[in-house]
Amino acid sequence: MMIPAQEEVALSRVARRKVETNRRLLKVARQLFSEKGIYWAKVEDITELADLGKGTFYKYFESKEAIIRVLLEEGLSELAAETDAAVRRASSPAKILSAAITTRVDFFLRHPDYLLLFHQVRGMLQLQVDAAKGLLEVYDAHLRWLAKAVRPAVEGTEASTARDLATAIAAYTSGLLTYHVLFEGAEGVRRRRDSLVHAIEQSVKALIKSGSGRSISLKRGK
Amino acid sequence: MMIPAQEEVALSRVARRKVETNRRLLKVARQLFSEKGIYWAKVEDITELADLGKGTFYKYFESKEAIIRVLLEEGLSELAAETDAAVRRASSPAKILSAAITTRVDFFLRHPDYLLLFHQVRGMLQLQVDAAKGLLEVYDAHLRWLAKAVRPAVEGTEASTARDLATAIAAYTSGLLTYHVLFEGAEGVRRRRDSLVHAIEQSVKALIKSGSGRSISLKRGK
Amino acid sequence: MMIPAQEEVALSRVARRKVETNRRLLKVARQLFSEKGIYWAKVEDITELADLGKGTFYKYFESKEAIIRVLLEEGLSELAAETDAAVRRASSPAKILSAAITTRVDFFLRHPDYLLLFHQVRGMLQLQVDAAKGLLEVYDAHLRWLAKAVRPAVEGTEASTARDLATAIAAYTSGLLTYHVLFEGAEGVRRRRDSLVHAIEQSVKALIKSGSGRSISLKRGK
Amino acid sequence: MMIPAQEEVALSRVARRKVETNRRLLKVARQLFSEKGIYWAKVEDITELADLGKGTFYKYFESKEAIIRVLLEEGLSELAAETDAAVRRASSPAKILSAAITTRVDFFLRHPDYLLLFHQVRGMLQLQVDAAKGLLEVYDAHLRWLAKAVRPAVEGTEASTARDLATAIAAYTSGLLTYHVLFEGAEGVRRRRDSLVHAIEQSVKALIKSGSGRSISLKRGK
DNA sequence: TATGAATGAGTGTTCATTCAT
DNA sequence: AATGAATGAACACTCATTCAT
Repeated sequence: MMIPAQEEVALSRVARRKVETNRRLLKVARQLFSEKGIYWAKVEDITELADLGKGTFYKYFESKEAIIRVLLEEGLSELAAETDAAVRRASSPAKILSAAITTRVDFFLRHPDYLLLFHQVRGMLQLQVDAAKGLLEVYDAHLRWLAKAVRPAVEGTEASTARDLATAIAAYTSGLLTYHVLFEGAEGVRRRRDSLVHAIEQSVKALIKSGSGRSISLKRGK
Repeated sequence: MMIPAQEEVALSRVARRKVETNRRLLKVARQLFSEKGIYWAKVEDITELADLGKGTFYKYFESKEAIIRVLLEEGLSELAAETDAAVRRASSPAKILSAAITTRVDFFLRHPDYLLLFHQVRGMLQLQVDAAKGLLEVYDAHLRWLAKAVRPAVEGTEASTARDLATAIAAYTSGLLTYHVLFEGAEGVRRRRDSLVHAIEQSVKALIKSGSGRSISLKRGK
Repeated sequence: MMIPAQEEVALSRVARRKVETNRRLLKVARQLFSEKGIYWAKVEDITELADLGKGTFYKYFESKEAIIRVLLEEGLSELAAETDAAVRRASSPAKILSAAITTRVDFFLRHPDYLLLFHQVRGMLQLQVDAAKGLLEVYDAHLRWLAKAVRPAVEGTEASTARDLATAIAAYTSGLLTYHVLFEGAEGVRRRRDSLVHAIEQSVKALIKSGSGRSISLKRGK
Repeated sequence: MMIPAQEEVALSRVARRKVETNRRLLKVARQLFSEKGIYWAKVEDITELADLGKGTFYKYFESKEAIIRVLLEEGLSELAAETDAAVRRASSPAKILSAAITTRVDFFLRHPDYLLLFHQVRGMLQLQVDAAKGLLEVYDAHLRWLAKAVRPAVEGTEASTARDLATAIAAYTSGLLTYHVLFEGAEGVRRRRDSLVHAIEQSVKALIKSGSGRSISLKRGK
């Protein structure tokens, strides 16, 4: 992992400004995408809020679609990094699940904009639309990674089991949070954070137990 | 539930044609929204595929947004109707859950276009966009209804518990199916239907049990 | 050849309006392309001058490039038709050349806008630019046709000779008129019409004679 | 004609670099204008290919239009210089024509980029566009010079005759070469160089003869 | 009622030019 | 002098919607 402070110290003032501009565009785009959606947010809205000329956007991103892709990659990679750290700290297979779920919930409660962005991207991915090309692979890579990370929790089973488990974790978390944020607002959901984490954990664990006679078996923690 | 044949018999030929045109537009719109998404599908695509003049669309629906709303209402109400029938058939509180979940899964496997449409609408609902106005209430009403329908499964608890249960059923189903359809295709998911139904059931039931010490308690079936 | 009056009588009012709009767009585009050039003339300039909405343009032509192509085809085909008529009237091979040249000069003096449009298109055709695709073939077809039309004037020689002759006729006419219009204005050139026709005729005929020992030989008229 | 070596020796290193940069920009611009045309070639394409910063372009040329003007002037003056040298070498009035035509053809076969650039400029000159201002005078000066240079070939006639002759030489050469390059490629035309030179010579000389009874009369060489 | 020609505000994107470094 | 980040006016093209027929 990079140490930004040091890295940037090595850059010239101009280079630092470029990095800063890049960041500002991404930040503003994330905000606007979550306020108006990837479709209704215009490139000009982004540059205006970022206090930049419209042309500047295209110096940093090839197209509107490109910035969505970068945000998706950044978001998923940040989520993966946090999950990775938490999973490493887990002392038993069972705790791995808790760690992954908790991290995921907390990530989305901290970044409801990503919750919505990912939701919209998942919607787009199912369309026969150019914009979807390539993004599917990005998302799939994330799930493959998550499957690998939670593999110890279902040790001894086939790889496909871990993938199903990863899918369930992702689906339940995104699904439940989206519904609750929708009807209760982000703040309301934040207050119920513990109960939601608990609920998802139970649901996912039930999945493993139930699968024992089938394809998923839980490796009991100590 | 209505009996179309009888109803239409009572209508004049002109009126029957109108109903038929209305239906064709809705059907075609559903198809195109799920192929290209509500944004990328143009009104003209719809009328063209429906073999109608472009102006005709606006004789039946005030706007593109309006047809989305009608589709949402129709879809949710069909889903509710099927769920209602299944739940009525359930002989015990526990079976109510199974019935609701199974119906939901089967509904979306039969109508993957609704799965995607609802997904897109949920995304839109979070936006500060005119198009979202009003739709939230439609969706909320459906969940309120579902909460009421599954209430017997958590009898004795507060209303909010049933609502949480309904939310979980809806969220888990939509979430899991969306992810699986995304990466495995609708056909692949259809083949795994049983295992997905089972998984969601387990997940939802675990939720109730876990909640017993908290807020959700399962009314055991006989 | 069609008889517009009759043909249009058969069309509905709406259809007649469409034909009329199509014509107006072509006419206005021709004018503007010759005033500002194919690059500096904007689509909006065209629709504005045609007193139409901007979108209307795209109902009639796929793109700006498309209308250029249509104008090129129309212009070349009109030129070919006039040349054809004149050549048919020619009573001897030698007169064929005169007829072709005279028609060409008169065509461009009557339509200086085509003189410029064709000039611009020839310039574009040499570029490695998408817009050039396809247009080359249109132009080439015209020259092939012209070669065939003047073939009798160089009877007995190879086909390539006729093609060279056609090229010379086209090149000398366009070249000379363009230079003269440039420095003397269209009106000035119109006044010298006879001398220019005569000059080009002499030049082209000299070409044939000179080629006699080589590849071009003139078929003497009576 | 300047003697670069000597001239540059007198310059400081910095000044020499400036001259070199200036030349590189002109060379690259010529190449790109002939590949993509003066409109489609971007300033950034030029500086990039010249391996310079974009801003540098504007240190050397006021605008994109300005570099076109410089290229036109340079090209025409180089062409004039070569023609001048050849014409001086001509031992008779008749040979002056041959010299002028041969030089012109060879110049364009050596520099097909100038053939295209001049063609595009001639097109632009007819437009009511700011970019055309001033360029017309540059082109006109060249033709006035050419008229003077070929004057001996039509000695005794009015000045306007020489101008018409100059126009014909320029028009026939550019016209014919453009058409042939267009359909046969620069390489193909180069192979037919002799026959094209011969053809243009005959055409131009026929012009003089024919004009004798009118306005152009050929001063016979020995 | 049904139509589809017409519309024009709005979109993503481009590019010549500027200017702080 | 050289740079290249920033700019914003312009442009080609789109599409939901209207309305005369």
